[in-house]
Amino acid sequence: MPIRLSSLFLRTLREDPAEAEVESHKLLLRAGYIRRAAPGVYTWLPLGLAVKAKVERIVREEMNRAGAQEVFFPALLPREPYEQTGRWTEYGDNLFRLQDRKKADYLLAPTHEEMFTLLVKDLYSSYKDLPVCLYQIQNKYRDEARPRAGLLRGREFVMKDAYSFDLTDEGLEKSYQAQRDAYERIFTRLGVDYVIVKADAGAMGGSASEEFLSPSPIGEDTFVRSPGGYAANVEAVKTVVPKAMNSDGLPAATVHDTPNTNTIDSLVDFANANHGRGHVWNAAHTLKNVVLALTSPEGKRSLVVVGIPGDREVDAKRAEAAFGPNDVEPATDADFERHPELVKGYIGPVKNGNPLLGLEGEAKVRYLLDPRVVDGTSWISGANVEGKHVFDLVKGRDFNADGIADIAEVRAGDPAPDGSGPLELARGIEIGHVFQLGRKYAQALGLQVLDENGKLQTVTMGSYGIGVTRLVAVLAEANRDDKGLIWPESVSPADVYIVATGKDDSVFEHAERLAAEFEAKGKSVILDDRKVSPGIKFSDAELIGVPHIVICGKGLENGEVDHWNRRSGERRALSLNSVVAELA
RNA sequence: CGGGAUGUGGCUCAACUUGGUAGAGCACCUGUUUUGGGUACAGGGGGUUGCAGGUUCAAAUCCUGUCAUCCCGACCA
Repeated sequence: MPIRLSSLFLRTLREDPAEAEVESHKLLLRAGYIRRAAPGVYTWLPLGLAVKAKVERIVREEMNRAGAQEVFFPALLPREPYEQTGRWTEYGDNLFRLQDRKKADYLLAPTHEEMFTLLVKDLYSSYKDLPVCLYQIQNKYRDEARPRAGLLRGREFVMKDAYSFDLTDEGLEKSYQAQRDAYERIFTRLGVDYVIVKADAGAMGGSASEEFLSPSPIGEDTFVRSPGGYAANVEAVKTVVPKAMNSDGLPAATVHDTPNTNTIDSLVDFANANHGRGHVWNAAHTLKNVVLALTSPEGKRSLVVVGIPGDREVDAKRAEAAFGPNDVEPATDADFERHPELVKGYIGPVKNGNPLLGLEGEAKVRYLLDPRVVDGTSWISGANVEGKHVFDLVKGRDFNADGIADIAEVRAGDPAPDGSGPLELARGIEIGHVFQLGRKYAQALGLQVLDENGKLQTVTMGSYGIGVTRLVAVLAEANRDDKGLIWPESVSPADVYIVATGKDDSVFEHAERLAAEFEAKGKSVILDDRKVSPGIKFSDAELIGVPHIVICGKGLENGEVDHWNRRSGERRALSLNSVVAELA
């Protein structure tokens, strides 16, 4: 049966709803695909549900093809398994928690690692059972501090989550590759533009980790790519380390008075005004020492100083990734009070020729350096005295550090780590994530199987996610014009959209007959059989965005209908007899 | 959690500065009209102005409190 607009539960809106900011969000609301039920929580209307179902079907087909098996978990889960993995507390405010009538704690699943792990543990106990890969396509719940852009970042959302279980690392590698391949097929079939970037495995404690990002100016993730094909999340970019240089013949380190130079800009200005050397000093000649406070998961606070070239800032995300699982924040006034030897604005590695920073130094504070600060490089840095800086301070000759911290910002033009050219920065929306979880959850929940030798082995896991509802938003964002949506054929709510226009009943009869013929060929049809003016019908057709529109009206006199390509805008007359064959 | 903005029929907004008892467009209902680009006309239904308190003869409007939503940031498998 065709979907008839005369009876479809649909009301298109002429104006943009005030609640929406992002184009895809506005259009999905205006075209009657979704309605907001609560912040970050959406109701799916018939058209939206049709698109969501198309996306899910493609994901399901490719998961099955990759040998994964579908299961379905409750969304409402007891506290205990999450207690065992520590996530009842780790998840913090992002977890929707509730209690039953007996005051027992429950949660709405933000993800299902624990349940997958326990399910396999429940039923399997031999290496012969492995490998196995299970998946789900379900609603997830996260109490996001700030839901964004409609479906893009909701508090209730649909994810496909898959988990692989293997005995060996090689097995995991194979399972990972199978999922990664499936992801490429899925996104290709959906017609989504994507890049695969190296990601920081970070908090989840895994090893290999890659994200699938769909490039978009409204994306929340920043990634880099090079002309030679390198791509990575900014958190994962490794700075190219320059060759160490010979310090022979470099001038000796000298302390100079540099009054009122507690910022890099003022220091550079002062150096150029008072210590000209036939070249212009700039921020890159200075070594900025940033004091950070780390807070461990147990709540222990410690300071670390990071020396980076003065023309760069610390990237908070890279710092979090580098120092995880610690929390990172700039040192506070209270921190400085506890370390009077750190003179704000004039911090440097040495004081009076002796180490100040570093575990061996006077301040006994861990000191880490940006990878660019290699032996033989010469710097202007603080002298640890108000109003004084050291010039010609040479790494390796005059100072050293406890290690490296690669947390400075990545900039457009920086070289790619693999030598494939200068990096460019871009924004993307994370639509998929694959990574090798390893044994963390299996360990925490005791998932072990017997190997050939009858010995217990902890299983190793992979985790693979796709944001299904987010994909609907990504597809809408990427496929639209100023008139409305333009769905790719793979996810369109219908294959053909028939507009019947004319006052004579015969046009509606012809349209109905056409619809039946299309459906007989396996094509789904939306039929605009409303008794409204043609302008309304055309605007709604554009708004709703089915890629193939058939106009059944005036041309009937000559036995013709028009095929209107929504994407190209092109219209061409086709004979009534050939249109079905042409489009089917 | 920090900063900003906004709450008025289903939707988009006006009236608030300068208090006088709520209005337009869209949507909806009825009739006529129109039928390849949101047709025209006439009539109609629908709002305790987020909530609570206060000031006042009188509050959408002024004051206090509160709740909610949106945006930026922080946060974020």
